[in-house]
Amino acid sequence: MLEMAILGLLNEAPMHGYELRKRVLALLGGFRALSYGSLYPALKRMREQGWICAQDPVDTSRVLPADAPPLTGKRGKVVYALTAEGKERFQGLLTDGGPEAWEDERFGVRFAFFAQTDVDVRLRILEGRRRRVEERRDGLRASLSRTRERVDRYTLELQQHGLDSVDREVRWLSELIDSEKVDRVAVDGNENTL
Amino acid sequence: MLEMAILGLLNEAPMHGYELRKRVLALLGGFRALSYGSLYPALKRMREQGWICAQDPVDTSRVLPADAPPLTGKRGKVVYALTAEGKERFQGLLTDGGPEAWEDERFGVRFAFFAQTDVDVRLRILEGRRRRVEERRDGLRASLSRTRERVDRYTLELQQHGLDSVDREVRWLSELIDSEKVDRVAVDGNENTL
DNA sequence: TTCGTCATGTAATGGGTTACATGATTAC
DNA sequence: GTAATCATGTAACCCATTACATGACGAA
Repeated sequence: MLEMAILGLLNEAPMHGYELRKRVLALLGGFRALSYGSLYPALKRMREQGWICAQDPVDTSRVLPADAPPLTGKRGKVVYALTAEGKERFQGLLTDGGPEAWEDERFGVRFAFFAQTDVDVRLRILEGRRRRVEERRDGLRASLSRTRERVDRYTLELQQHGLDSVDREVRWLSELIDSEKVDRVAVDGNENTL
Repeated sequence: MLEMAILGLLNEAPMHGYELRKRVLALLGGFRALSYGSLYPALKRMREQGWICAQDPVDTSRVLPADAPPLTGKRGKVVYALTAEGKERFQGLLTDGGPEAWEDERFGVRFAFFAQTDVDVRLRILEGRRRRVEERRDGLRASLSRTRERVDRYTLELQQHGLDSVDREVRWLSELIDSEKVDRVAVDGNENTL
């Protein structure tokens, strides 16, 4: 999750860690916090993998080697940028509409980069997501009709609110899917018009 | 989170691990999965702490000591029950309306046991939760009005949907708070009627 | 000059998941 | 008899958080 967010943001423009953190937070709508304790180690890992490189804060024309020492003493902004491998990796993630793409943790990030994603992949992910949320809705509905009358007000209230939330999400996804389909027909004319 | 859920469910009735897992899942509306890899170690920890005890599956009149061997070979259902300390611990958690009670991870569980929670504690938690969600809403609103027009359709769509969700949650909480206040006035008459 | 925020990182720790290993019971 | 589901656990791992340590820069 973090990985794709970082790759995607650095794909737009190089930037330093502190700013990256703020952008990631904004990207996901400020839902979850992102601590430096997970950001910097992630950047380090990705540098070791060769996906990103770090600009030397002293001599800005130089790139820091992946195994560079932690820069004790005088430190400055370290600007990170995607390498060719990093760009490739990001493109790969963009094309991958596999099952995990529509799970809770991933979906938000995948969606955030939909503008750079292919229509068919977008549709696969949206439909997969909808199925996922519908499953949850059906489970919740079943449990609600089973337990109603037998449980206290608060349990009922919590389950009802949960059900309303997933219902809303299903409707939202359905609208997005419909509008994607309209767009797709408008673009490639005939095939898969079902 | 897990700890309170387990204590609360065992407070209703003794049960074995497998059933406990299903109940925890139902309790939180099936939102998150709960694997045995986190349930059983949690039960083990709680047994060591003295909050719960495990019934010997062979001689059901006996209680397994906390440091009992893992029962290789023939295994049967292990029924867990709260000890006196466990009941005390649960009561303590019920009374604690501290700041973490209204954070995302805890709120669901706290709410699930509201029927056993004091009105004043309920109100504290609900109001804390509302403040928390309002903060998020305001951050989201600010970010939305800042970026609108400058971002793509999908980013906008995601942020708008997020905003709608938190708006709905604030309204839900407000309704609950109002109805709690009505109840409280009905019960203790005058003080804090503001 | 001191406070707030910008800025970079590490170490310890925690809490969870997946994958694995094992066996009992029930329904077909 | 065999498949599904009930049932109990461990071990390896992953990813994130908290707390810590350090320092630069601009504004009051």
